[in-house]
Amino acid sequence: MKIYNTETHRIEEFIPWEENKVKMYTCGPTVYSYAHIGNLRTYIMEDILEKTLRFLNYDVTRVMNITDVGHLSSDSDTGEDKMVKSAKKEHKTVLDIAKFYTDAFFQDLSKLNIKRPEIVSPATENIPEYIKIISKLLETGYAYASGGNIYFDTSKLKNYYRLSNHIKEDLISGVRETVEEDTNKKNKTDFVLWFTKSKFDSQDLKWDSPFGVGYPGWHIECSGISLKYLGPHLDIHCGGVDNIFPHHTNEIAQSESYTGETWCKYWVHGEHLNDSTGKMSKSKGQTLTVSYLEELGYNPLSYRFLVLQSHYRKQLTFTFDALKYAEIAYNKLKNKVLSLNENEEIDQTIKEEYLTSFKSYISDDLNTANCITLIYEVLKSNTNDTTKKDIIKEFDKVLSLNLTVKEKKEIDENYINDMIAKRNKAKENKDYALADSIREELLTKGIILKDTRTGTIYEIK
RNA sequence: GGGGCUUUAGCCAAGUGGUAAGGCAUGGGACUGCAACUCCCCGAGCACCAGUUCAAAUCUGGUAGGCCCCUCCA
Repeated sequence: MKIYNTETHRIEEFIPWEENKVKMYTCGPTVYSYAHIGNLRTYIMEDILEKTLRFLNYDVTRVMNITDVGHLSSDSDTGEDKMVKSAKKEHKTVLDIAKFYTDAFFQDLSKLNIKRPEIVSPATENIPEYIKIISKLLETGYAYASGGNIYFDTSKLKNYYRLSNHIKEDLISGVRETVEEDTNKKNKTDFVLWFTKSKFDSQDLKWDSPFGVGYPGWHIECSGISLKYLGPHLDIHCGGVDNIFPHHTNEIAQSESYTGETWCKYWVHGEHLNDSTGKMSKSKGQTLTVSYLEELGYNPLSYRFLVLQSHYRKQLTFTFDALKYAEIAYNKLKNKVLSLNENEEIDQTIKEEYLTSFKSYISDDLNTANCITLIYEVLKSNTNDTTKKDIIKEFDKVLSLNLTVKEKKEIDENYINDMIAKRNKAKENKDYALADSIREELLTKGIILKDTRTGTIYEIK
């Protein structure tokens, strides 16, 4: 398995800390509103990565957090908590908001065939862990108290910027004028581990701690949850590219200062989905959610197909044309696969050959585009239908496009067959107006008729 | 100002020195009462410039464009 590591800027052979075991941490959503399909692109990549590792027989433990506190709309203590802001806007409690959007998030994952990590932990349920880490960082001098908050002192680290290649001086010269400086910080890049002061009365999630009643900073959540569930050595940490700096940089700072050793070996970041104006944003125009795509009549898996045709480290511009084309291609592909016979003997030799190719493609930094091409090659190959279908079924364990899964029919078959018989009679009588009206009627119910050489068949939309 | 990613046909793309995979769309054809489905056929010389080389989309240097990060964001 080869994977691009953000820290070393190159594709590397994947070697976990412990043979055959993978500890994987993926940053979860901040549940203050619906996830848009751009957010979900990263979760699709992570899903593929996890499933690939399992396909290659690794024993994977994957953890994801749910950020339900502490994610501020700005990095200084003047920033308002996103959760609080959203709760206020919707006249609900913070926990209601968190629950609502967490559920919505998992529904979206499910619609996109994204496996839920076995451990999902909300930030608010791990407060003792943060307190433990922060206490030690204070003892060892990596953290300091100032203005009521606890900060991480980034000047204590020789290699603070190693993930992003940023240079301290350049960051300073690049400060934008609109950024409000937090005057309690010793260094510009220092960040809050624990807040005790909130300028917002509505900050109703607070916990007692040795540092005062307050709430954790955003970055500490991920370190805390990862260390708690996966221990001091992590193999893979994933997230979107926008998290490289400062979030992941800060996680490394906290975690390694706390444990005193190297923490995570591989950093894997997903590129953004853009719209025609650039980066997708939750605050800009119509939010493209999975439900919205469904309202427009699209199958969420068509979006997954679109994403898999591209590479996770490449920016992808979303357009409805692209989605439409992807849906057409996806439907055609799926229909081809579903029409394969299932009662022949599987040719194990051929199957092994294609599985080997598949593994080499997916192990090549998750080259899903080549994996999809391989499906077309299987379909065109010389072997029998059953073997083809079986091979594709194996591929789909990773790709999760439901290519071999027939949707349940909820429409009365007898009714459809009656209608088809009526229409065939009309056709015999050359009453094409009637024949067409029957076809139209069925179409309005989502039933598509196709006249093949062997007779009329139907398909349910 | 600094850092990172990126630029292959209308779109998604493969390709890591040896002469441009695949898919979708478009167009043409077969089939059809018509349509859909299905099947067949058709397209680029790789942003630009200059090098290295017998040979470059692939290596080197430069130019230009796009996007992201440095402020919360997948």
